[in-house]
Amino acid sequence: MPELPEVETTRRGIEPHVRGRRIAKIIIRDARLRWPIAENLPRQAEDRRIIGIQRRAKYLLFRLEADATLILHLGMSGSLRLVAAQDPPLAHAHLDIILASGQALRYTDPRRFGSLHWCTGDPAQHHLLASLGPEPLSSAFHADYLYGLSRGRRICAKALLMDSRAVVGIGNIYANEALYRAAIRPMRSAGCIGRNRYARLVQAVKSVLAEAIEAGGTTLRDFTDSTGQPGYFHRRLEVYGRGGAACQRCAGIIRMERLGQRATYYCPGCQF
DNA sequence: CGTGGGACCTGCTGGC
DNA sequence: TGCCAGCAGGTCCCAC
Repeated sequence: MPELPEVETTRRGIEPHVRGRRIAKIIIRDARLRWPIAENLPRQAEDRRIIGIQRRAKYLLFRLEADATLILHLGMSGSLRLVAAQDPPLAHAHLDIILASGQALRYTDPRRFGSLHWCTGDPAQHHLLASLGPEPLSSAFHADYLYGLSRGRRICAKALLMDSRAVVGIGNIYANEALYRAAIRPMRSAGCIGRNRYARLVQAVKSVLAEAIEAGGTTLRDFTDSTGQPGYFHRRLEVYGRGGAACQRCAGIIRMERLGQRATYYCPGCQF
């Protein structure tokens, strides 16, 4: 479900309610996420104060006092909501982080592709985070970086954008949208795209993600922020989910093809 | 090494 | 109306 803008929307919604609060209790109703939640994780985290929440790629990092971090990934269908601790849990509410304030962060994830890890020391060294590429909205993600990385590569431009070692946070929706904005065909070989076009692509990635964060993310079926509100960026999607519809820029018809099992949308008229 | 495909899991949709 | 195949916002891991 969530790409970078949805994770960032969640982070921003939750942080003011969580920062400085103490974790009173962690309730695990179902530990069977992508990796089983460690049995002693609740005991390790309980009674620690939350210093703040950071985001790295699509991971939420709950920084705790005494140099510890809870690392949470929302997978495909995960969401995090602020609830009253006594609210009865609905289906798939696998996990509650109960705060001393009486509120709880409730993690719900039907497909169970998400994960929760305990980490001491520098979370950047954690095995899930250690080999991640730069943040797309940071200055480290720039035209020369992506251009250099792509030399000699045969993979599709879209696959490169979605490779977390190249750049993080870009999933299927925003990869499609950014390539459309940059007028690059998703299936074009990364190695035969010139520097100027990478400059345009980098700019497109940054603008799409920034606008999506501004809009509170994209709600296709069920994404909501931490208070249950949907995001509004789906209204501004130009190609994703629009197969057979008219391109807004030219007379072309948006086409859908599968690229590495993922639905890929592009305009054959203006992407080359 | 780079690349593509399968795997994990549940729920919803659309076609018959 | 009911059933079932196919598809879904992620990403790790394993062959080639």
